[in-house]
Amino acid sequence: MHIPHLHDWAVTPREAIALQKQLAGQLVLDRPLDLSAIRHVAGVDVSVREGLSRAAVVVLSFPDLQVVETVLADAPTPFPYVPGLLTFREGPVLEEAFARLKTEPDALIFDGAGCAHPRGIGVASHMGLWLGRPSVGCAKTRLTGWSAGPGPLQGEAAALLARPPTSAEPSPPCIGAVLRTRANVAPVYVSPGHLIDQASAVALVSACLSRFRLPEPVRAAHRAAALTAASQPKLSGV
DNA sequence: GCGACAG
DNA sequence: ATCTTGTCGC
Repeated sequence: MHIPHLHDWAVTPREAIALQKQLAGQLVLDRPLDLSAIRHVAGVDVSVREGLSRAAVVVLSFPDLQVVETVLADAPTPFPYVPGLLTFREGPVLEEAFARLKTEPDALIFDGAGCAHPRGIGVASHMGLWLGRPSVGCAKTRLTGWSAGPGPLQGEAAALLARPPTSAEPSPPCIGAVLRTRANVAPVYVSPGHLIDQASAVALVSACLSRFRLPEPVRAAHRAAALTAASQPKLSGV
């Protein structure tokens, strides 16, 4: 798919933070997404091993969730892991993977945060901006925010607030949802990335669940990105 | 100063 | 994320 160059990835941590503050203002987080119009959903993930990053974007048909396209991209890991700056570690290789994608997914689900981020722009939001497509963040653990925790039943959800409630601020801004994708199993942290609102983000992730904790698109991407001995790229080709 | 901290 | 054996449960 075509990808406009929004900015340079090779920046210092302080420049990265300045970029995030600037880009956060461009996010559209109040737009409902009509799931009945969705034909393809992509799962996105990156694995890292010994300085090599492998990105995977797997497109599934929707709502039947069958894999229709898988693209991979390898590149040296350019940035250390710094909480809040994950996009600058995964962005370059993700951009390359998306450039190889032929199918135009109607929505993207990332293994990471959307707007539930210290500056409101996690990897799902940031890449959603680069790609100009509806995106959702589905993280396995919390980066920021507070929640009372969802009930134990499958499908239960609780609001993820920017900060814990206080007497001075009874209802802090809602930045996402903590969703119980399987009964009595650790919940996932869902937050809209770009061009989608929270309700639609939760609805999309919910519609992509099968019998596992993570939505199918993310599971497929996670497996595709896995850096195992058998999937190491050959160093010499002819 | 101390604790928290996506992948 | 990755390093790692066995083990509990459907």
